[in-house]
Amino acid sequence: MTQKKPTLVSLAESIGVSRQTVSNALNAPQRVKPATRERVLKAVRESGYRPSAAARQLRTRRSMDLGLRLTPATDGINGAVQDRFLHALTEAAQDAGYRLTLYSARDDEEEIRHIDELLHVADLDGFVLTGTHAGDPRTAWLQEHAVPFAAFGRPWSRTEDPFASAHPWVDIDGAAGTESATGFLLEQGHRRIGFLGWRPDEGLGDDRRSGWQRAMEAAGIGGSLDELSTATDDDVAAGAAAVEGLLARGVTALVCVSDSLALGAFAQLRAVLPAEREPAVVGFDDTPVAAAVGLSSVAPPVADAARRIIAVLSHMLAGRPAGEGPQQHQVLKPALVVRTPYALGRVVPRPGG
Amino acid sequence: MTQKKPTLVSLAESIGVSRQTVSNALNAPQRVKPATRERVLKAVRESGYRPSAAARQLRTRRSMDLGLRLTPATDGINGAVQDRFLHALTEAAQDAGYRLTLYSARDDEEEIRHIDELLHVADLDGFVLTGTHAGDPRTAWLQEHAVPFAAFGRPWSRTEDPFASAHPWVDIDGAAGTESATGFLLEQGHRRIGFLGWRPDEGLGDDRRSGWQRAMEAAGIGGSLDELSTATDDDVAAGAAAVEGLLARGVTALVCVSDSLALGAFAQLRAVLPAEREPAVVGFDDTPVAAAVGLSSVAPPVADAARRIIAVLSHMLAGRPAGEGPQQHQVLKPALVVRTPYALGRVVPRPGG
DNA sequence: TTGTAGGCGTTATCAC
DNA sequence: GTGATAACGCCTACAA
Repeated sequence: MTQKKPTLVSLAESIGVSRQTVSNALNAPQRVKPATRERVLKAVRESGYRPSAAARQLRTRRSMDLGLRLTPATDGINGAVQDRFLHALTEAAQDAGYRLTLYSARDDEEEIRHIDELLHVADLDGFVLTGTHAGDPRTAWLQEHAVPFAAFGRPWSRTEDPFASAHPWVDIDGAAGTESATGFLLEQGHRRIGFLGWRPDEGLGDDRRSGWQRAMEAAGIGGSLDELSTATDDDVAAGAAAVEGLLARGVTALVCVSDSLALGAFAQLRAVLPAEREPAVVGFDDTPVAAAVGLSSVAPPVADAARRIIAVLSHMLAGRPAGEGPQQHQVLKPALVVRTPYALGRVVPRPGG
Repeated sequence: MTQKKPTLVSLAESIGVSRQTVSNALNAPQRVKPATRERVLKAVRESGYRPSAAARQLRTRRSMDLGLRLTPATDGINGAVQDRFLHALTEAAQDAGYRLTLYSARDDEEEIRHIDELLHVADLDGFVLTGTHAGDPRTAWLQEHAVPFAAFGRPWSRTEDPFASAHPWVDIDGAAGTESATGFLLEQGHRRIGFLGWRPDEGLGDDRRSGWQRAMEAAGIGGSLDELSTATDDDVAAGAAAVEGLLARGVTALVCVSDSLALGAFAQLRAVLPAEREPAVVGFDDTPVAAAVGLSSVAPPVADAARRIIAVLSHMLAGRPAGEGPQQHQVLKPALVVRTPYALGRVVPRPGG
């Protein structure tokens, strides 16, 4: 069926040219006479010849391979974001002619060791970083070693301007997301809209909180913001537990920093509120849980982000100047997905969600 | 900081031996005098030398790289299984000295094309197949081309014995899972326990159904099984919609083929049942949704499966006889995770789930 | 025990 | 426009 793999030499012999001409026909078509080029390309097609990546890599020092760390999804709910990202990234890389190699690491230091290893042994061309945070040792290391990379997530430094960062990154505009979520609740007539955030914060949660704050201030309700906002751990139970305090402070609707918290809060509200009052809660990340349960949520365009990351990275790897390709720093606007509550104790036959 | 990458030659020169000796010290230590070996290894450590995968691959025709298709997670809920599997697989492969390369494909044919491509250009050593089904063209193709692979999922053929299959596979014992789920409900005093399954079935759902059937028959309730069982699409809404009919037939508890269906059914039961009757529903796959909502579910040991798959595959790739390594065909028992319903309209402050 | 020679498949360089 | 020559870094013989 499929022949033994042909090589440049075997192919060249079979059509009576030198192996160089075959290589040229493939890599520098203009340097070879149209007639012979056709002859070569035809033979290439017919033989199903594919250049060996290893040999090419040995010669060119480029592996056409990118690295990505698979982070242990602590929370299965939010892990879904990584899943979607990974998918889009795989496809985008594939389309751009790159392969994607995975590695897993428990912390940043271990990741650095893996990157170092992969760089040495497999000659990876570049890396995609996720979950960047203030004082990230990985970006420092990569820059120091002149390793090409792009990050999903802006550099969350409090002192430096992320848009001045030396490395490209793509991020989601969390503030814009919560701002539109808050706006949506305002439109529905809510005034005392609370914010449920993360306790140990590293920038990302602050960003989301600021969108809520902005919307509230724009609506002239900026006075008592601290009163309307709480921070907790990121899980369902914590979300439920936070509800009581917020209700006591007159909160009638809630913008949450994550779907886990939103789900917890929603369930709890459902339990304590009178049946005719549908809880008004918006989550963040638009995870499958939100979809399953009928929870409104802010949907970050992760797939788009993945594609853009590959775009910047491959542009950089092609050796093109940073100035003329895709933007080095991109902030993507999320979309608000509005749903009618479902699967929470009320009969809603076959909703369209 | 880090020097320019040393090579066998540069290293050999620096300590005054031939490059061969270095190679031997590394690959065949017994062939080199302890004294020199030590000297070489010391130099290796100090220089941070790592053999180049490309060069080695070119010579040995082994890439130490495995391929895995990333399937588009149709249902975000069940996609979580793939996520966990991928994780464990990455780690296991890493530990076994293999790298993992991802590719994405929309269907089996496209996957075959990708495999073919990767085989030619990147010389992948083997593949991990997921989602096998009856008449799977991929297994046929791989066998025909003598490509090493292991599958997550048994060959779902109706005619042939999966345990006679020529390729190794690891699978979850779905029947055992639903059987224990049914047993659990029987212990709680339920008799008319329904089964909610998939409509277009390709073996996997049948397997799960058979466990329920077995348990019911063992309990002497085998008479009206058809009446107690339904099949639908795999989504939350379908699960909810199926409830009415089952209730009409006197069902008091439900074993479901997936968490999506279980969630839908649960919510619907919650709505129509009197408040003091907690719905008795068990799902399958133990997804984050089940955890978040407090739904009992059958938990497949995916991480374990991943490790075993790498074990068989690397055993095979090491050229060891199939007889003496890990079992070629393994069926893994899932565990039942029992939860108290949560997040569904009742106040359960801080449950331990 | 150690060293020498050759080649894996490709591309860069430089003659012709 | 085309083809010879020389690497890239490694490993597997075989010779010393």
